[in-house]
Amino acid sequence: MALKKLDKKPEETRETELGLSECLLDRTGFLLKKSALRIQEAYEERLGPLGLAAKHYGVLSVLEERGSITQHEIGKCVYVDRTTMVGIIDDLEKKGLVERKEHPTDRRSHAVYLTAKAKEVLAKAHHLASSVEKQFLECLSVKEQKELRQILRKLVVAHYSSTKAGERGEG
Amino acid sequence: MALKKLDKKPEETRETELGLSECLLDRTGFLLKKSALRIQEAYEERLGPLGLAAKHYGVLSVLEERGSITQHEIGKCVYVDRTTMVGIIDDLEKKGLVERKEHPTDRRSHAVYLTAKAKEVLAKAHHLASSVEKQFLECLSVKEQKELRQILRKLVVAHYSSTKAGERGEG
DNA sequence: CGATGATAATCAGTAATACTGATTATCAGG
DNA sequence: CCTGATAATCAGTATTACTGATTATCATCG
Repeated sequence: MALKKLDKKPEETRETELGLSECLLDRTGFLLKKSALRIQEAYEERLGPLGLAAKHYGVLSVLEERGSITQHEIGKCVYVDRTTMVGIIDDLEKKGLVERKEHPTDRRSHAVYLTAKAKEVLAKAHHLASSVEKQFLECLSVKEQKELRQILRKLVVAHYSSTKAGERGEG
Repeated sequence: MALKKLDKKPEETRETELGLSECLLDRTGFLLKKSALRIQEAYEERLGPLGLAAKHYGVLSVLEERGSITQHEIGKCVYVDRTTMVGIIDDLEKKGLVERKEHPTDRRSHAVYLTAKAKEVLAKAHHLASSVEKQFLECLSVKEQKELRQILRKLVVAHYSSTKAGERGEG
């Protein structure tokens, strides 16, 4: 806490006091990254006791929504690449939450199914996820929360559709 | 592209067609993470030719804004932990963009200074950063862009002030 | 029918990132 | 001067996801 500035005049002091940088707070990139990190942390923390990481929850949710689909399809939904999906499905299989069964029409593929146990776990996980988000967003008005979701959705849809997206996975 | 669903009826088809999952698109956590990843990619891509990664740009910006401060202080501004800062400052020093000088009052600390070269590079980098953001956000109205920034700022300030924040760095 | 090119899952190796913990030098307070 | 805290650093580790190669299978075309 010793020195603050060596050669700058002590003027503007807004959030800067908190150790935040005014110019970075104007960069959507910085803001997105930091808020994404924080909410993910909250997810990990709350889903942890259930034996799930956020990535597992994402995959289970997709399976619940779309029914049994292949690993490749799941990857496209959650934007995780094929090699990473192998590990995630391995994890979930070890936990007894999914099963790889043979695909009815394509023997190269695995049809991934949720187990009964997964359905129970998912119910709890959905609940936790909602509570994480509620808590994380509680500093916003309900209107802002809705706006945020809509705007982000627009961004994500725009940036994960055309392009090379769907081939890749980085998440 | 073979199977879509094995046991779900083919009804809802909105963004799902694009391989996106309806239920995840309702999770702010998922949306934040995916949009953060995409914009960071854009940053890396555009700053790359300048020899900078996004993390370097953040540090340089803070130094420009706050004047010479210690590594620890920089870390608190950009939320990067002390051990990681060592490497970032090493990088920047190698590139001739910053110098570690002795701190006027605390010999444990290093006072980190921008070089003249850094100031030139930063001018270009700011320009590129603005263009990255403009491009990334162009699918939104100007009003939405502003709302997004304000809302995110509120989130970041809320989640990086009290708490244990400032001790940590994950970004 | 048989060859060719594409696709699904997998594995091995690699790179990037950031953490924990220990170390050294230094500070601040009694 | 002794003690506890702090700044920077380093070594080791964990996480994460990538690239590229491999194997099995599919789909097409002649």
